[in-house]
Amino acid sequence: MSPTHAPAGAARQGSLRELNLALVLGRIAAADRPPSRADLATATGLTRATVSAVVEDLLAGRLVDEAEPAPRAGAGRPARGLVLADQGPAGLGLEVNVDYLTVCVVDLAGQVRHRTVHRADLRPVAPADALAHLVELAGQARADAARQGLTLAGAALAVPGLVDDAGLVRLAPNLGWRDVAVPALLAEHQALTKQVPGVPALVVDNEANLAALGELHSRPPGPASFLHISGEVGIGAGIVLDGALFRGVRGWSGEIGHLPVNPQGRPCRCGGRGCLEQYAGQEAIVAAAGLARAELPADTATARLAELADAGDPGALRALHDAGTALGVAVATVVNLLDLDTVVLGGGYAPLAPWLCPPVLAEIAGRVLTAAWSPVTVRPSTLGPEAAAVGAAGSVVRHIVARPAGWLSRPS
Amino acid sequence: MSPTHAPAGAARQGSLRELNLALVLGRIAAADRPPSRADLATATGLTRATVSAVVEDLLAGRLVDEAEPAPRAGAGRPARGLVLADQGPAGLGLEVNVDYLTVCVVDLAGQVRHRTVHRADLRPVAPADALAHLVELAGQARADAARQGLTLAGAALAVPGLVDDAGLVRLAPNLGWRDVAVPALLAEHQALTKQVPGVPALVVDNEANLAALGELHSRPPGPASFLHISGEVGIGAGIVLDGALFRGVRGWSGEIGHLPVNPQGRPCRCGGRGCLEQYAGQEAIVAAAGLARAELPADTATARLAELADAGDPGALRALHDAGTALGVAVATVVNLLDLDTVVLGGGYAPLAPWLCPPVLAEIAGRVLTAAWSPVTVRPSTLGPEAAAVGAAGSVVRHIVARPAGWLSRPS
DNA sequence: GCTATTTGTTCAACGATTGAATTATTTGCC
DNA sequence: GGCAAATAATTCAATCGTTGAACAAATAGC
Repeated sequence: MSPTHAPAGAARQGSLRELNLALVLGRIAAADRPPSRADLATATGLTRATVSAVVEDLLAGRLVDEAEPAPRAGAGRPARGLVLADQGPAGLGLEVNVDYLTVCVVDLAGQVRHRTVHRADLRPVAPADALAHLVELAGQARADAARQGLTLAGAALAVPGLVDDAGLVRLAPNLGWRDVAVPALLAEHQALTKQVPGVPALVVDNEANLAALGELHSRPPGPASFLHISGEVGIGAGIVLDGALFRGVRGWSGEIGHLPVNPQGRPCRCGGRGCLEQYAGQEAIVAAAGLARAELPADTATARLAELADAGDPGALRALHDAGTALGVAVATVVNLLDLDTVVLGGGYAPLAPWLCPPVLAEIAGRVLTAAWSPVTVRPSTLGPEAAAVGAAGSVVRHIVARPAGWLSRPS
Repeated sequence: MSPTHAPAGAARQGSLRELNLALVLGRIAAADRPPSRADLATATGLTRATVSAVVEDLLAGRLVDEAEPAPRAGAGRPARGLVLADQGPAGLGLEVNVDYLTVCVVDLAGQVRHRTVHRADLRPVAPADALAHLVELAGQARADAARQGLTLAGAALAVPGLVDDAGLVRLAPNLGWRDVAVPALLAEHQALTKQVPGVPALVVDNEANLAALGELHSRPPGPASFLHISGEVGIGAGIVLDGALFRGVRGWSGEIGHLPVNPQGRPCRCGGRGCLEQYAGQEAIVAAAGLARAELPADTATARLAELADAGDPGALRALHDAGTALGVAVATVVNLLDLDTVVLGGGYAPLAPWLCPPVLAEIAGRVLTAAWSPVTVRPSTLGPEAAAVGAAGSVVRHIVARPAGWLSRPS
């Protein structure tokens, strides 16, 4: 109850307007119907006069539009609904993963306005070439966005690995990347890296983190605190606490793939023993189900597994049950530690959720002391496999919605 | 980097002053020498005029005093140093644990101004009687505080168990408490429960959480994010993230004692198997070292262990090494998950740290993927065994320092 | 066509910060 | 001892943003 909550900086007069711009815009973004100025006044506690002034700024800055077909009321002057501009700034989301490249554009309201998925095995491709291909796709996305009246304000890139503050990919084991300086490789592509005032520079982040952000901002909005597990070739987790992604001291939180599920178990290439990845990683499940990995392109492995399980194949069912149990041990650990009430299975786990959830819930019931008093929900992700790219793009527009003053005050 | 950070409420004009009061007071609290108004102006970015006005409010509210012996400078009018008032509001910290009761008083600056420890086995004592005894000690503490010119503004109680928002102790296994409604039992003691404006009502919280808060606010200040492990009869952890205690969705985070260290291992009374408590709990260590529990009062068990280990007793050394290894597995899990760079061993672990740290560090090195790039520090707590009570009292005064406007505007 | 009702805007007043000018107090130097 | 330089703190008019009340706009119901 007592977060020290050190005020970041001096509160000057302009801070008031900054705060209220964010407050009002946030309300508009969160509302499910276009609110009127009067609605906003009662919702925020501000005066109608203040709300009018703030909304005027937002309209002038093209972050908000007035919805022409006024929502009907009983009597009195009809209200004019306010909605997030659909011609305003948008975010560009990029993802490099083991077997695909994704580019997408998300507008202020969180709608996906453009999406490209390019399937290819990226492991044999040099990082620079992969990024060059991504830049090409981004160019098409930019053109498509412009056609729709959108301005790309910033971009974020999701990578299945550990990224430091400077955008250096320290290690992406399943992709075979090590110490790849993404910003340097993209330096020549001004369109991606040029610094726009009011928006963070090109953000490079872990795929699992950005997928969790995507889930957080999906409609209907997820809970304020949850664990999002991305079951790709590796297993990563994004931790959302109180509506904010928790990145850890260096940005490397969520390395759930190497939680010890069985400390004396199989050795893992990370150096530990009995890591979760050895029991619930995609390759481990596929192998346990008796499918030869060679005959299956990575992107169809989970689909094939789901098919087999659906048909009642005992090998697949057993493999999924065992994987779910291992996953459940790890999830129980996290829930014990962080007291979360929601766990989202994303990435490759989403289609397998019907078979993974029961054993995960069983382990939680047996291992979590507090589960008796309040239940833990385990559910599949609502976003598709492009969750990370959508989350990346969404993080850009969310930044603008959370701090509209920065965007409004840009020179332009 | 994009915490949605929804502004709590409307920013009215008064909010400016509230924010700046907190900003300036926070600076005064964090400074290591009494800063002048001019120092504060440059440090905060506010004008000297504003700082003067803000400081005037703080002086009038008796939260801050001018330090008479002005700190010397080169030339020019001498500055008047500002310090937290040592006659102002103070916090009362209470703790009920398995084998002691503690009461302490902490002033605005975080100094412990009163301390009482009453050793007794509380397990056979009814909760109401234990609390009655605590209230008696609190009365003495209040009198002592008054003698020193301090006003007790609020109180917090640490309990070794799970506490819900309403102060109901759902389960304190090692104390034998279940569903103890602390606020109801204390209702007649107005002095503890009366609501003071600007200060939270009597807070009841987990002992491990409050001990972590104590460590966070100790001098020199701890890091902004760390894990604090309280190794009492049970094992609890307090998780501090970005300078704030993370309590979880229901306030039950940090249940590290039941992390599975060996999923197929010894059954635990929690229902799981191979829980950390079975390998690194105080009773487990004592038993492994070959000490009969019966002949040792609980509070001397760790001291005796440290003695034996110091003397080179092979049984004690092996027991501590094994416990440290189990603890290391759990700590590695947490570090992988949250990417923390500091782990503090508190409670009964503090005196055993010389023998526990090496195996803990070894497990971290082997199991934490990112340990190679940046090291994890494991160190004993700087506070004594009363960390939880001090943290409890400190949480009260911290609340005032973080939101001085509430305290200043109380009717008085 | 009139009234009640609700929305949105206008405007004087107020509170808080700002920046410059002013006052206060000491050191250093002649 | 006296004077200039330097630093600290306060005073005051100006400015910015919010407030509250009054006012204008637009609709439903009678």
